Amino acid sequence: MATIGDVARRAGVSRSTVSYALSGKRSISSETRDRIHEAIVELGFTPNAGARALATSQTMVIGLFVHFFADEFSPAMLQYVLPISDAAREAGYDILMVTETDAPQALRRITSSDMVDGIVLLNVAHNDARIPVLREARQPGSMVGLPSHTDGVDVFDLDFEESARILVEHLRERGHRSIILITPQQHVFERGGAYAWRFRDAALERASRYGIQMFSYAGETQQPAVNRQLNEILDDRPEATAMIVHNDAAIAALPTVLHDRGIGVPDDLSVVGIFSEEFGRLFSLPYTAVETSPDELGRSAVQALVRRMVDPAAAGEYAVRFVEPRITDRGSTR
Amino acid sequence: MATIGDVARRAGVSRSTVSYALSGKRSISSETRDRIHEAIVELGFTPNAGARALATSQTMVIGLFVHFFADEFSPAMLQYVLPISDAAREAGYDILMVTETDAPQALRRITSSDMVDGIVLLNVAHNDARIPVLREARQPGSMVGLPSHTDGVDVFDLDFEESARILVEHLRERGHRSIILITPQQHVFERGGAYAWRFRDAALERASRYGIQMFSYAGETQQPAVNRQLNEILDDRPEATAMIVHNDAAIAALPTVLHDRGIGVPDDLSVVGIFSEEFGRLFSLPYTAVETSPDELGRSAVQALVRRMVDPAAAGEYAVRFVEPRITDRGSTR
DNA sequence: ACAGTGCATCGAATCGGTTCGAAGGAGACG
DNA sequence: CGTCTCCTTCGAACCGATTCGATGCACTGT
Repeated sequence: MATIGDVARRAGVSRSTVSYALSGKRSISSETRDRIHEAIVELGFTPNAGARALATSQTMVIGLFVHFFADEFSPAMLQYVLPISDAAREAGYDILMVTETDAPQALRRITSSDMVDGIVLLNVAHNDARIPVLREARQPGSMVGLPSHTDGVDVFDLDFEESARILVEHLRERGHRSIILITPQQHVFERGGAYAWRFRDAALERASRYGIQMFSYAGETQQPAVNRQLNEILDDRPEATAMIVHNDAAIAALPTVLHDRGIGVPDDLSVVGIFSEEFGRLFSLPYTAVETSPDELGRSAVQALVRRMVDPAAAGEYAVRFVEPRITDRGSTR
Repeated sequence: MATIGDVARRAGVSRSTVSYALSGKRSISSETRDRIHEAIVELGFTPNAGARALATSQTMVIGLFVHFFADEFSPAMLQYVLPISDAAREAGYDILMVTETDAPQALRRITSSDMVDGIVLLNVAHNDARIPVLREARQPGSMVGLPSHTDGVDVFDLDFEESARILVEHLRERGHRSIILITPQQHVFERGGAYAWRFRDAALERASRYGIQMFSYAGETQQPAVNRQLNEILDDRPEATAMIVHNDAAIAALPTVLHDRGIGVPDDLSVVGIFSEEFGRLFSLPYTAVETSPDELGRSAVQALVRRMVDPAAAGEYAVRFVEPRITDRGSTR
């Protein structure tokens, strides 16, 4: 493979001249620049990434850490990964995607060997074991999901409290006094997925403030348990006139279950949820819902990260930014 | 950050000694080895990836090229990505994931800058524009999906012809003489997704051999068009007693559509499909189907690639390997 | 004619590893 | 006792880029 030395020889200049012609960091006469570019084309020269990384201490790669839980409803994760990859590329970065189970160790390996210039953490838990490792790393980090301590990192997440309030309010306005709430599966609470309790607690608080009865259930996540559970819940609470679903697996299964029982929406039951537009389209969900905006969250995380990588010193205070929930009315309530 | 020089100084040896102690390529007395390891721990030393790549011409990174089509039913892709990532890690490699729209250019960028030791291409089309680029690259490549020319690369794919035959045969044995076939969306044919016509043509051939009527439709891919089309097809072909679905979006929507029309499976209609076990579970699909084995395909692709990367010269002939389709009977036919 | 300025280019050092050849010392052997 | 091996270890070269300081040269102003 052609090196910068080959190009230099071919163009009859020194290696440093080629480097400057490429980077534009010093002025080069137009004749030599042309000669150099010719040589580059003829030889098909591309700078070696490793050598460049060594010389500049920059890899132009972002490490993306994705946690896949076997028990989880997976299609949701991809919605974050794609926008992140796109945003990174727009800023000139490639994505090193890490899915290892032992994420803290993998994170240490990646950061301390200087394979990446920055880190994006997805699906961050309240007491996420990756965060202490990230804090000790040389590279800046950005994350989606709210951890307990947010100093030294940028955090992006949906405002789940406000989301819950919006949905409860939406049902209250329509006179509902008895509501079923389906939360994420128990496991999400246990491993510290803060969005789970942030949403649930805010919903319960709001309901009790208005004297609304709310029946909260941690949803199942794998079929056929999901369908069975939904049926049990509906048997349990015939008095409920509305349902709030904060659970991907449950809401994806809901149309079939309701249909089987002959329950019409919104005539017999009002249903609202919280999921992304894309997810809704994928599963043809006809429910009014708060938009989770994975696209915006992913892109924002990358943009914040890029800012810090470009300017490691300044770049302002670390911040937690909550994306404002927007409700999309699909007419599933009355 | 600590370098190998810092470790050497601390341990009172030369840099090369540290390197040999780490790699084990020359024998080192146990006392010095211990001293070196102590120094490494105390300083928290990790070799710099860029420097190592430069010296060894190995990055220990695999480039994974994933094509995401906006019009595609996305959850399927993730099923390939995860096993690939896992298999790579088991072999000591990390994954650089590229999702760029202009894949050939991105591929050239990645390979010619030596960012990776090898390439995995997903969702390969018949006349895939990435393949000529890959063939010129220094790095070996491995792919999932069957291209028109397979020399110089390793190819893994499901045996779609045999899959079609198995399913047609399954229905023929049960006496079906009039079958609806739903293929991938038109767009897949147009961009050269060979699996689409390989399956369809084999199914049609088999049907005509037995004098079975087969009505073939290219499926829609986005809701609500999917449901509408399924209804139209069922209206069109009341005489059909069975259905073969080779389309993720259609089969995911099918339970609801059939239910709405009061069509019972298998009493009123026999249904078979082709999808992975995981996909079926995700959408609670109660249909007998050929397993697409994304897990096996992804892992095999990585393993073949690793073999070539480890031993660039030998490693035997390039090969096309078709995974044998297995049918999972879920009782949706009679 | 001469110092001063700016442009274009070069050479050498550097980044942090790996690897080859050589060298020093201990032990085996004739 | 001299020579040969083996075991350890060292020093230097190298991988392929970037970047700093220096140099040569043309041009300006005095």
